[in-house]
Amino acid sequence: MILPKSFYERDPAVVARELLGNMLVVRDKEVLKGRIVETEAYYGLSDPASRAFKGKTKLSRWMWEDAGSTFVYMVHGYWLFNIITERKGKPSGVLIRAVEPVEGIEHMMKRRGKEKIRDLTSGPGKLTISFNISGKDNGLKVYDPESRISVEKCDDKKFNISTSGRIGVREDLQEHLRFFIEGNEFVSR
DNA sequence: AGGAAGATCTACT
DNA sequence: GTAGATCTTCCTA
Repeated sequence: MILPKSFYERDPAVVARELLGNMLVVRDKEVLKGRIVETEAYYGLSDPASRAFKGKTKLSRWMWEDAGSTFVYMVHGYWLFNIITERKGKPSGVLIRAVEPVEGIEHMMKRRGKEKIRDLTSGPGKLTISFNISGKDNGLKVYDPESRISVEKCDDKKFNISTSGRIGVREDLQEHLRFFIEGNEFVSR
C-alpha cells in the first residue's frame, strides 16, 4: 500500500507529523527500506529557512512541482531529501531528517562505510548516502509505485510524537516544526 | 573568485 | 558533550 498523492496535498506541518512511522523505499538493484522517525516542515515563501524564500531559482525550482514530488539539494557537502506538499505553484515541503533501517542494511553499511546501524540513517545527510539519494533524484513522484523512490503506508502507529524547533536553521519560525518519534534511537542528536 | 548552505566527522576535554 | 575543520554544489559579483 502506497500513500496517495492527496496525502501530500495538505499543510506541510500536518504531512510532516503523519509521515512518521511510514516506510521510505528506494528500488535500485537492491531494495532499501527505512521507517521514517524524524521530519521537519518548511513553508515556502513565508519561511526564511526555506529554499523557496528567495524565489524560484535553478536550485529551488523543484519546490514548485506538485505534491508528492521529491526535492533534493546539497548542504555542506551532503544531499538532503524533501517531499513537496500542498499544490503545484505553492512551494512548501517536508524534510526527512532520519529513518530507522528496515531492509537492505548490508548495502547501507557498505555505502556508508560504517558498521554501526545507528550511524547509517540517524541524520538527513546520512540517510541520503545510505539510500543512494542525490541531486539526480529531483522531481520523482513518491506516490507512484513505479518510481525509484516511494513511500509506503504503515499502519503500525504505536508511538508517541514529540515536537521541537527545527535544527540548524538560522531564522526559525515561532511554531514547532520538527516532529519525531519519542525515544527512537535513530532520531538525530 | 568567493560565499553560502536545513550537516557530519574527528579529536579532544 | 563540544569545537573546529571540512565536505560539494550552485548562486552572485
